[in-house]
Amino acid sequence: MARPSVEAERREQILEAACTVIADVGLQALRLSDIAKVAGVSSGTITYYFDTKKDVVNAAFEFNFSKSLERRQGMFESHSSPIDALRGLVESYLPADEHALQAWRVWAELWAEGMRDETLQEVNERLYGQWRDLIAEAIRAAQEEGLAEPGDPEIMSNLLVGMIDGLAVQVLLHSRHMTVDRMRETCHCMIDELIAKHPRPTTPAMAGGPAVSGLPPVE
Amino acid sequence: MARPSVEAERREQILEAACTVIADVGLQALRLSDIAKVAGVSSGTITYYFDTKKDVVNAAFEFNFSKSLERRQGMFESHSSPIDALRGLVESYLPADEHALQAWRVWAELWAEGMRDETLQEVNERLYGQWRDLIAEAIRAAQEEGLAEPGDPEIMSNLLVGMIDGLAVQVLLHSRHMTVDRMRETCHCMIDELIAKHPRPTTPAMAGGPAVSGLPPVE
Amino acid sequence: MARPSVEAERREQILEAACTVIADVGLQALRLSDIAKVAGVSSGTITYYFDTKKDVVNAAFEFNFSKSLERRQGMFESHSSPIDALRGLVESYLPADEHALQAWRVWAELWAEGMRDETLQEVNERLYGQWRDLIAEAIRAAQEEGLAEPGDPEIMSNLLVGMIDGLAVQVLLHSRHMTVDRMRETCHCMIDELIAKHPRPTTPAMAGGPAVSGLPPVE
Amino acid sequence: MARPSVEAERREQILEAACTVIADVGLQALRLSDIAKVAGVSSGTITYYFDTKKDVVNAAFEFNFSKSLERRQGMFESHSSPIDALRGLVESYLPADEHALQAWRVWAELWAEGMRDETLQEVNERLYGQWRDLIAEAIRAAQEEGLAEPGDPEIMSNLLVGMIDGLAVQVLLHSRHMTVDRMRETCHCMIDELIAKHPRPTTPAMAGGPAVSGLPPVE
DNA sequence: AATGAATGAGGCTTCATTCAT
DNA sequence: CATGAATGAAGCCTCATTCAT
Repeated sequence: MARPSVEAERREQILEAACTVIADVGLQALRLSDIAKVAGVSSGTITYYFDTKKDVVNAAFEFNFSKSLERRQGMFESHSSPIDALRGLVESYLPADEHALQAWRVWAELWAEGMRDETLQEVNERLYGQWRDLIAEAIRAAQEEGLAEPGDPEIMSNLLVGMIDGLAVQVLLHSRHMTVDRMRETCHCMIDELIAKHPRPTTPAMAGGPAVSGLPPVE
Repeated sequence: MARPSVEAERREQILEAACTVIADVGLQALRLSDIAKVAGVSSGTITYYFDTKKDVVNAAFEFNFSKSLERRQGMFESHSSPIDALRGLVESYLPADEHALQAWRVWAELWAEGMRDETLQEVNERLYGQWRDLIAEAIRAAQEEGLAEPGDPEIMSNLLVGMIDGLAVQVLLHSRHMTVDRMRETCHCMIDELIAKHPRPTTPAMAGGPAVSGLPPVE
Repeated sequence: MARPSVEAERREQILEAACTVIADVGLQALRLSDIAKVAGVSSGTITYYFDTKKDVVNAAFEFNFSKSLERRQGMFESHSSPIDALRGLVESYLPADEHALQAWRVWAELWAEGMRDETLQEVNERLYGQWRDLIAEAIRAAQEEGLAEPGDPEIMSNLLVGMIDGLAVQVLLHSRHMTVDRMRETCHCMIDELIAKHPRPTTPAMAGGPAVSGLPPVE
Repeated sequence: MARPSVEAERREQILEAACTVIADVGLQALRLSDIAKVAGVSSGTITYYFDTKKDVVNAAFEFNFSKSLERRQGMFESHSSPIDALRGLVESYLPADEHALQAWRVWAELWAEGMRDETLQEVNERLYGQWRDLIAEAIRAAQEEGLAEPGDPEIMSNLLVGMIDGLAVQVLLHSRHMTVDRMRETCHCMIDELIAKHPRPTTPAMAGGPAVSGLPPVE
């Protein structure tokens, strides 16, 4: 009496729990028994579905990011302009709500662990690449509609995505200097300055500028 | 006649070793006995100078970053123009040589650990703030000499430093997309586009652009 | 079909071993690995059933004394007179055979440890109280049959039990002055003098005395 | 420039500290460094005066008890009657003030440790014997003045001293049943009943009794 | 005579993994 | 399929002891 989907379902249940626990206590303090508890299964079940702890962790990393990407896929259609879609993408990635926070925490753990783990490097290369491409695609679409400055969309994407990652780290560390609100505005600022089409100034005095400005002061 | 500063010396010796080991095997796999071996002392000596493993690790994080900052302090004078100084700062922070790589790896470990450790968050806030200020200072100096675009130096600093961190993570993960060379050029690109003064174009066709461009293709 | 009471059985097995080892080498030198060896389980099994070493030790103390008491429960019925029952109780408590010796040694360790441990003080209060009550009950029964002198049975019990403990300590320390035989006779002497009904002397000259006497010389 | 007494003085200083710490934290948790701190010397000094920890402990036990005995020596003269002297001895041994409590605690630690240590058994045999003899001597003196019942003073001493030890243990364990006040009265009760001369009753009805009675109820 | 920096053996505890049921 | 009892390797930490000064 094989219920073929039981296995897949169980796996997902375990990986979901793994992500929760990783986000919660970190890879350092992660115990399989914690995952078991959160997943509502016995510790033996974990190793029934995954050979080693490392396997669980790696699968959880993959699971975490592919789920994040999935959520982004339909995002394009729901925006009127490609620039708005870009801003929407960025907004959805901010470590603002619990959902995004957990995903970010897991991702940050992957970064630390991935420095010495080729498998995780592969995961990063593959899934992170998709995320970067998503951004690049949005930029390219905007350029095609004449809403974005010219320039290599891939480079622009690197600039933006790199910055998002760096700022997110500071938010995750509860930096008083870099709150999530400040991060949001900083991201929009970069889109304004580097990506979105600059309205041509009419008076020479304003030509080329005024550049970066206008964020509210910290705190 | 007391041995004058055996203690301070020994502490530094241990912390140096700790950074080496953290960069090498990660916080996860860090064993005090490894640090002891690298430091050339007994394992007991470690806990003679630091109460717990956590204390060693926290002190090592602090040590790692304050040493990095120290190395940057004299960097201003050695450059002819503030923009060059800025580029020099960025260059010195690239995860290019073994020295910088180790510092980056340790720093990345702090990020992961710091998400749940207030003490490390303090370290980040304090030392990372100094690094951001260093960059902001360089930008301000360039603005005063008319070499940089106007705009809030702090925001500009956040844009640049954030991006550096984000790109560095990818380099540390051996991303095929983001090598250290690509990172360098991406950083210079951002300085060109956002910070350094744009030579005013003579022909309207070129006005405001051409923006991001010119990096060699990946791989 | 769950293994029915593996847990209870295993616990008892471990506590039995713990008592043996405590009696053998003392609390001071007690190692969990020794208990494991005697119990025939792995060291991990110990901490699987008991969170900490302290938990094992406390449970062992409780186990040791409640088992001792259990053995005494049926003792009443097997004696013709309450005074004989009392003497039987005392006899069974002498540190004479290996069984009683082990129980005494464990108990003596509890005394030392209990001076600073409230949990053990509770154990002592509860179980030691039962033992004292057992004696008081025997005295009361004897009084009711007119075989014992009048007087508060609880005080009499304190006198007797206190003395038993004090003398036992000397026996446990292998005092040449206080052997187990001497202890036995000293206990009977106290029962004779203070508890058992004194046959009324016929001649006034002997009235009330001669009291304590008649033990063989030491050694 | 030898100050010959420095050594003796230092030793005593260390032993005094050792007794304090043993009484305070127990033999189990005793660290030489604690003794050093209390004695106001370096940890090295301890092992300069004593080869091993065991040596310190054994010497401390001896020191503890011989000092207790010393304090008792002059006690005989200060009492008008030998029975009062006996009661005075008992009173001075009650674990009532801080001084006596510390001595008792150390002594109780010796009991636990002494079960497996011949050296400590010797200390017990020798010093405990002196204490028992002191009591026996007081009883003998009382008998000679016709104030005590006849009977072997040594046995009487065993009865009394044994009971004191047993009751003291309960007091040290903070038994709610056996407080120091209750212990005092129980001791006097035993002296009344077994040792002090009973006033001959005038009426036959009272002959031989009333025995043990009259203590206030517990708590 | 005294110090205290340094050692390293040893034990408790954690926890991934195994496996009988 | 799933369990959870049992294992045992491994590491942090404690602390008596040593020894250069």
